[in-house]
Amino acid sequence: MDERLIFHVDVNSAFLSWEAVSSLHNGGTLDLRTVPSCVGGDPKKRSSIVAAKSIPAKKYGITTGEPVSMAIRKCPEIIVVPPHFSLYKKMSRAFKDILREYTPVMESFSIDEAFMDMSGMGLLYPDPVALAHEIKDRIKRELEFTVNVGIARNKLCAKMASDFEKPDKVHTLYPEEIAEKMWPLSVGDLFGCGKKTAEKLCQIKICTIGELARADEEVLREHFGEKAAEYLHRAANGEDESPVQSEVEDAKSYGAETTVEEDLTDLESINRILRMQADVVGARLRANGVRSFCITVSYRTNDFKKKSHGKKREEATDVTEEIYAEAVRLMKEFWKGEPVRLVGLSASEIDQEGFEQLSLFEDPGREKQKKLDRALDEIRGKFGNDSVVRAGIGKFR
DNA sequence: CTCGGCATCCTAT
DNA sequence: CTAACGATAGGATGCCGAG
Repeated sequence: MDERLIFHVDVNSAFLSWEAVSSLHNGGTLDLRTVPSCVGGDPKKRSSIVAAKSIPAKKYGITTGEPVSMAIRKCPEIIVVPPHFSLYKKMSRAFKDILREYTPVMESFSIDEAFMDMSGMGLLYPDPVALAHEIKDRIKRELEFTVNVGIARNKLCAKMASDFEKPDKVHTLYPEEIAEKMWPLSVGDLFGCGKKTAEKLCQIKICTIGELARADEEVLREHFGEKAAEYLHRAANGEDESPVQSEVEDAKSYGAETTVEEDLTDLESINRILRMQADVVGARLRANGVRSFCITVSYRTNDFKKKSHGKKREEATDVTEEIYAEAVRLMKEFWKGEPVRLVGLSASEIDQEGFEQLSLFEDPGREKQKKLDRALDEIRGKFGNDSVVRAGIGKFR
């Protein structure tokens, strides 16, 4: 039996929904989801962006990732609430705990998204759509926020399906529905086709996913290279064999970047940032029992160009001091003296050897801790570091 | 020619 | 008036030099 059944579950406006639930629980009377609102940082800071928005806010043309100051321009009455990461962590865990009750094969794709492999459960759950409704409604009943569920024969189509109409909906995207439901969409709606690729495709008159599905693979190869061409063509046809992976994979790099409020113009200031970043990165390496063979520093100039400079090491390290020393050295030989708005440090070429075996039968809580770290990384990945937390304009709590 | 090292680009949440 | 804009990670690609 090779036919799979995959669900993708996506929390609607996750951070904002979670703030709304929390606020109501804390005695608030206004449901943030019913008014123009967003989660974001201090609008006076240049690095403050919209992390999540309500549906009414969307009607004002406010988009995720745009500066909070711009959102206020579009809608002066908008309520901006600061993010609360620990809250999101709790909500995310409760959400995924429910999903795990329905299948052991659940992949945590991000803080607010998960894949479920429901293959071969026809005896237990004969009707996938009814089951998806049950899961969705149970989350709404018990956790008080809504989700979308996408149902398909693979992860790609399940993910595409969950992105159809929102909120609080169940959609299917079975093979026989691909032409009708997916092909009319513009190429930019295809998972994996970002802004640049969509623009290039449009230029060569491939504007819809359907046109991409029937495009000449040779032409695609010329424009996008072998891998991207194959991916795009297969994806447009709804083809994807990637498995739902319930284990958390080991990270391939650990990094930190900081956007500063005022441009940095001297090496001492830049080094102060690197010092803090080396601390964080080193701690994370040690917490995961791994070492890095390659330290890379980077910086962003005022024209928004980012440059990076790294070097392979003779020996892997997890020592803060060594990481810092290496970073300072690299930055010194690399920085040309331009004003800098962002500084980054990353550790890659991760060496897993040495400590891994011990942990297998030593510390049973280790795997849990790792998962927690990954969850934290996901949160950071979605909305920056805690500098933004402190920047809140404090309408709530 | 292939491979490793390095820098940059693109995409995702 | 416009443009304004984060943090983190993974993968692909192109270039260059060594063997």
